Amino acid sequence: MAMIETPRSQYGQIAELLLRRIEDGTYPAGSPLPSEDRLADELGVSRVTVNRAVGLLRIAGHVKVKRGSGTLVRALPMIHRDAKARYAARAQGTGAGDVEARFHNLQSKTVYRRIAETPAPEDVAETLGIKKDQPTLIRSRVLYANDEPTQIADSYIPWTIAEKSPELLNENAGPGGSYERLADIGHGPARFTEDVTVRMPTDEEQRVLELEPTQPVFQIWHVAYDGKDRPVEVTVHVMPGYLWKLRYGWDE
Amino acid sequence: MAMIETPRSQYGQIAELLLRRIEDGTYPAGSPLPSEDRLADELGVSRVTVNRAVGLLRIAGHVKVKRGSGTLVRALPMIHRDAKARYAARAQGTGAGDVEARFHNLQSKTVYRRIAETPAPEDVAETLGIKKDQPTLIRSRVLYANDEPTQIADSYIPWTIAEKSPELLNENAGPGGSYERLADIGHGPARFTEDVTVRMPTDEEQRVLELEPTQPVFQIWHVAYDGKDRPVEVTVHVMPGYLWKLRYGWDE
DNA sequence: CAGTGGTCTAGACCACCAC
DNA sequence: TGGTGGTCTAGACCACTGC
Repeated sequence: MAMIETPRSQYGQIAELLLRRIEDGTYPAGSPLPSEDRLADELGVSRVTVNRAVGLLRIAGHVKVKRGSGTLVRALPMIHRDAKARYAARAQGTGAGDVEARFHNLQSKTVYRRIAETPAPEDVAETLGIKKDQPTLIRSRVLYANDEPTQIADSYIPWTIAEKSPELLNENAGPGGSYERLADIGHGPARFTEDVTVRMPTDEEQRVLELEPTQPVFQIWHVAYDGKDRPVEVTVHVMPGYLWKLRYGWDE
Repeated sequence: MAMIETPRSQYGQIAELLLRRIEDGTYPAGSPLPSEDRLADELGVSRVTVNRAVGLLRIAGHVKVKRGSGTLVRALPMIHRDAKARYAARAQGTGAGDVEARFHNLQSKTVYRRIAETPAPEDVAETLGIKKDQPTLIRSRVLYANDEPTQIADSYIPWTIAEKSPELLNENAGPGGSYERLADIGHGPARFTEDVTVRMPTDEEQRVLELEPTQPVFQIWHVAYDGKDRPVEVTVHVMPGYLWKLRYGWDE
């Protein structure tokens, strides 16, 4: 990371200094950084410059600001998500998305925000091969690890399919989860695709995921196809970029 | 994106305003934004505030600053990368990584930076199951589309394998590319994994990819295993986040 | 040389938090 | 109420570009 010694900006160098101190334990995980005023004094620069340096650390997810209180060093470790393995585990009855959390010995929590019939947004409709605003079942939830939000997951199922399995309207869709319910009614997923992008969070995502306008998020556009290759479910995952490592694998 | 009407920061609102103007064609792709001084005048704010607003657009990749000259609206469209398809195409003789570029009618270019024997970095060594600093063949290249850098790709092959196929030392490794050469010597790739992360670019990546310190990059840690499930190649792809959509798919 | 963005400062006011 | 970070300003100096 460190280079020969370009005439770097002060805020860039200060960010590096603070990062070194985080990594060598001067500022341990979970502890607060010194206040920006104090750092400005110590380093002989204005607070604006310190603020900008801290901004770099925030973008990268190294620290998290508690408004009015202070700036804390990130506590959560990076979470691994193995696309294939997680759905395999799910098929064996493991609950939704706490596969990853358990692996890391984190306490997992899922909060459902909304389970209801809703008109399909345009992009979802296109993926599902139905018309915009045709009815779908939405299952929208937020996942937490150690009480910190780790992802938003919004699933959409065409209503003509979903209505055949009333259990899909429950938070707990029963043994094996919603994919097993789809299997019950002859639409068990046989093939998946995921499109991964990075982007800046929307205002809502900033609020829910406790992110800042400058912190990039992963978006995973997950599509499940049944045995006749008909798209039967779309799930949009939005997750803080610094928090996740996504694993994919294939043969041949 | 837009919400009820939170008391948003000025720079945030200005960023939204500028983005609207980009999207509605007021500032077309490839054209310059008005200077920050002019915008500050027009909007009745200080230049620092405009600078900060433009900073948000830069992070998201909507504009690109030409130092000393001006700020341009991004011209390149998003590039799709289908992990499975690209290696399939490669096996049929298509050159390295211009699969995606061709799809988008972009002019593609590959510049090799280094093809040489080199000691394995620690993380590469760990993946390849060899010891740190044991010799590997590195093939390091930068890919461009329409003369803009789109990715850095550094491939490592254990030297004990690579030395059996001298063509791997050529920029053009022959028909079918380097994977065919590995097949020639009994190490044809049979299985792949990719680990995807987002992070901030290093100084070198900023320079090569013409990025700014705040623009996130995708890192793809690509590993090829031969028929005996021995790791025979690691490729690290680093690419501007705003530029790519990564597609993965699997059955069952 | 003039125009552009990059950075820095000192000072200010605000919203939010904990006490 | 005092401490924290969020934001804004006016003014300044710099490096780089293109003429």
